[in-house]
Amino acid sequence: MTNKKMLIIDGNSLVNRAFYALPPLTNREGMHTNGIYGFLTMLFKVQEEIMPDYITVAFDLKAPTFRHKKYTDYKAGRKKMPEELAEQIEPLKEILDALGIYRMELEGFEADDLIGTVAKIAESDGCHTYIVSGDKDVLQLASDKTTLMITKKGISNIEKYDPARIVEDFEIPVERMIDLKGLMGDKSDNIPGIPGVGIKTATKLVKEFGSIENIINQQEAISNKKLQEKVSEYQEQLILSKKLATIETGVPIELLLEEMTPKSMKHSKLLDLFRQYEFNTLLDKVLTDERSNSAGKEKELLSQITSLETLEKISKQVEKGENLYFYSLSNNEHAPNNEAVAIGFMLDNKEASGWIHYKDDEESLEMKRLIEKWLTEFNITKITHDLKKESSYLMNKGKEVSEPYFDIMLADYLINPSKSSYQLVDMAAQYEGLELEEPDEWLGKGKKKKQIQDMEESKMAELLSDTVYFIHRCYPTFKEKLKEEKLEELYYQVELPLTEVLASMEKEGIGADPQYLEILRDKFDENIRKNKASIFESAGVEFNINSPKQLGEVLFEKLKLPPIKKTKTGFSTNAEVLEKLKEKHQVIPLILEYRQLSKIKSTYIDGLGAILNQEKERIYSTFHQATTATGRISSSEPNLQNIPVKTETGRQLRKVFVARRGYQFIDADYSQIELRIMAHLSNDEGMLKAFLEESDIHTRTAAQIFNTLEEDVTSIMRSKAKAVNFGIIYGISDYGLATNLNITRNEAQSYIQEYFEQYPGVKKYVNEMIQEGAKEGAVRTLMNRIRYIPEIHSKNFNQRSFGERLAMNTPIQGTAADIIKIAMVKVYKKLREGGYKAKIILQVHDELIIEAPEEEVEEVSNILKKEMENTMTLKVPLKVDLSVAKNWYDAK
DNA sequence: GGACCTTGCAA
DNA sequence: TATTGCAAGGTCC
Repeated sequence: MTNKKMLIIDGNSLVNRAFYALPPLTNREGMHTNGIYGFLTMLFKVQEEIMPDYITVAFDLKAPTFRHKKYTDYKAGRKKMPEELAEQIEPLKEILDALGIYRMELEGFEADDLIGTVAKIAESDGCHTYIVSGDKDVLQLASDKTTLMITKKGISNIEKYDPARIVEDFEIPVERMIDLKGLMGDKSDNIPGIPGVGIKTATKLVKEFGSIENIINQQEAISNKKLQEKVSEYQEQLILSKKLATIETGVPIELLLEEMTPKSMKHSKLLDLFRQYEFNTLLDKVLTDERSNSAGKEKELLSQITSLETLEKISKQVEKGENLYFYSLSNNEHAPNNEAVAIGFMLDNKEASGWIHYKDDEESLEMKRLIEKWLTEFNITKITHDLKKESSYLMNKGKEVSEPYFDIMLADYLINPSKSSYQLVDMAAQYEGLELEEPDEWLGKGKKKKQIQDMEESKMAELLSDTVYFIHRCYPTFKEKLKEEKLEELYYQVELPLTEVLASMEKEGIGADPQYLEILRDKFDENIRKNKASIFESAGVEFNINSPKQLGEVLFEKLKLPPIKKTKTGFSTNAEVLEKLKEKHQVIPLILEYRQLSKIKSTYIDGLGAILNQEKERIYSTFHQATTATGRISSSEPNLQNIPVKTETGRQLRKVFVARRGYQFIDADYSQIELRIMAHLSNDEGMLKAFLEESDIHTRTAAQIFNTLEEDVTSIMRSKAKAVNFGIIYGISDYGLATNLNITRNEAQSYIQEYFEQYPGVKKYVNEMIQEGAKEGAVRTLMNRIRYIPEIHSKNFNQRSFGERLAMNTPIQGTAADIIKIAMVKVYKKLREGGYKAKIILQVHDELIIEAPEEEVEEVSNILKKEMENTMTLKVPLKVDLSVAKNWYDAK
């Protein structure tokens, strides 16, 4: 005998229950998800309560069952499952498979029969069985060893039934439940029973006579004459009804209980599915549960090293080692204050391994110095996740990680740049179905945010051990994949060395003038105040102008302006719409002005003000190297890559960014880098010629598509041509161009047609890239950076068109990213080797800003221009425009 | 307090 | 129904 527990779930019944109990939830694609969601909620709840050793979910199949053969009208007249529910069944099965839960379905039998059979087998094996269903029909299966769990109204209440409870509720023993149902019949299954006999009469009969067979045999003894007649009349039907109501417990299937042991879940699959259906809370739950489960198991823990003596012994091994896997916890502060708090490490043989908590004593300091020596002087390969973090705290002491090194985060990014996250948690989940805890996760967010210094040592040990072991396991795979995908040059020559450059940029920050920011703040406050008053007066009502909802009501209901466009939630009030209403009401220009002012005030003046370091009068941004699908870097907290420049009002902001005393900004930007790349990649004769002759490309294009001389091109023609050029880079459509230029689709269409006639090579390039993208499922940049485009095979026109635009845009945008990254690495090295004080402080996709002491400006300018222009040899020259100024505004 | 929406800034 | 990002304020749950 065993004490094992079996959990059997009636799939159809439960999903049905969930479907009707919950409001019609859908995901973004409009697929209904309430049945699945409710089902899973119940499943997890029950699983948690029962903690079963075996688990299975049984489903009905559409095919007719043995009951239909006995009685052709079985389940006749039953309503078809609504499409909103039907579409959820297959996805639910897929999720159960990913969860590692055994599924049963068998042609010719209903879920109930499978459940009965499994329950019997489990019972004879000594298991205690729990059956979950939304349907009381299964109550007949209750026994000493089988408990029924039936959902009661809604999905959160579950009632448990054992034989005693059944007697209590129904006044009859569990064995007679089938007789009760046989007598009453069942409308939904179309089981006839005896017409007019309901629960009361049926119960009375069963209590008095027992089984249906006995009732028939002793019908003369029934006191109520009418009832007696009915029993006599319907006796054949009664026997049939009982048979139909009886759950088969001997379905001919071979079942091994062992197969129903919960399997480990397929993480990446499950993540994908839960994200697709937008089950965010369930996702978190599954992940946390998994983590606490695995926490109970025995794990490989690194041992803590607390003495310098021990570390020195290990150090001798490390020095001779080949690969050092390591990961450190740092205090999570901005780059210039970044400091390591603990580190875990391991060599290939795992012998030399351990973790250290750096404390405030002298011995800890010594140990830290020794570890830093490993990272900055030893010739072993240093392998970690997020190398920039390591560079960052070492750089604060004037040190840098010595080659060779390896960053699994960047490797993962190059192998598939489209992922939404390269955090350890997600990598571990994807590659090993494993759950790690990430320091960031432990720290929490917002008010509850903890300090890494406050982490318990046991937590540090666990976290560092898991991470180091994981890094150790996946290094060989990543190394190999980079080679297979021909990404080695890009990885080792560009991305890896770039980490140091970005760390340095983060450490330097950029000078910002708090006083000037204050002046701007006052100016904008005053202007916004006046502007607001005018809006309220003009509109005749006070409201929250920031609320698109309220603004929509005022404009389109109160003032009865014509709504041009709708959004998902109401009227659209974006600039494009307001622009079209400008003449219709005096309030519109005021609102456009308000939008501009409040955008600058909230995002830039307040935003930058909040993040500006008052003591240092500098702003420290973070640069992300593994974020964009095209290879660009991004910037956050604050984003320094979207500081206004197009309007004079916004451009004022750039006066906030100032060089140190005695220093200047050298601002270098690539001229038309993307179009030059396009010329190179497409080999279009006319376009190559345009750049080789150094002509103004937009004017040249205007002359081409408007069929006129360059000197006759008006500024309107030029700006139209400019829009077409941009459109080409983004993957043009007549609709898109029409929207952008506010012209008709036909006009846009003719511009595009003319463009392609004038630049036939470009047309050819576009087609070739789409072909290649479709054939390979991916496209590459000049440096071989790859991006997969599954969208290109979509059956959905919009999705597929999107894929086609990516196929042609990514090589261009991505190659530009490659080029400036190479330039950054080269310039950084030149500046360091030349012993210059000048530092790269900012990159804005095609622009590099260096802060240089005045005496270095000339030399550094030359270096910068030369390195940037000679990064790569294309069929057209790369041209860089330079400008030197005391602040970013004047650097134009 | 988090997720999502709308809006708008940059290349 | 134009590419890549980040971030604000509002709204809903």
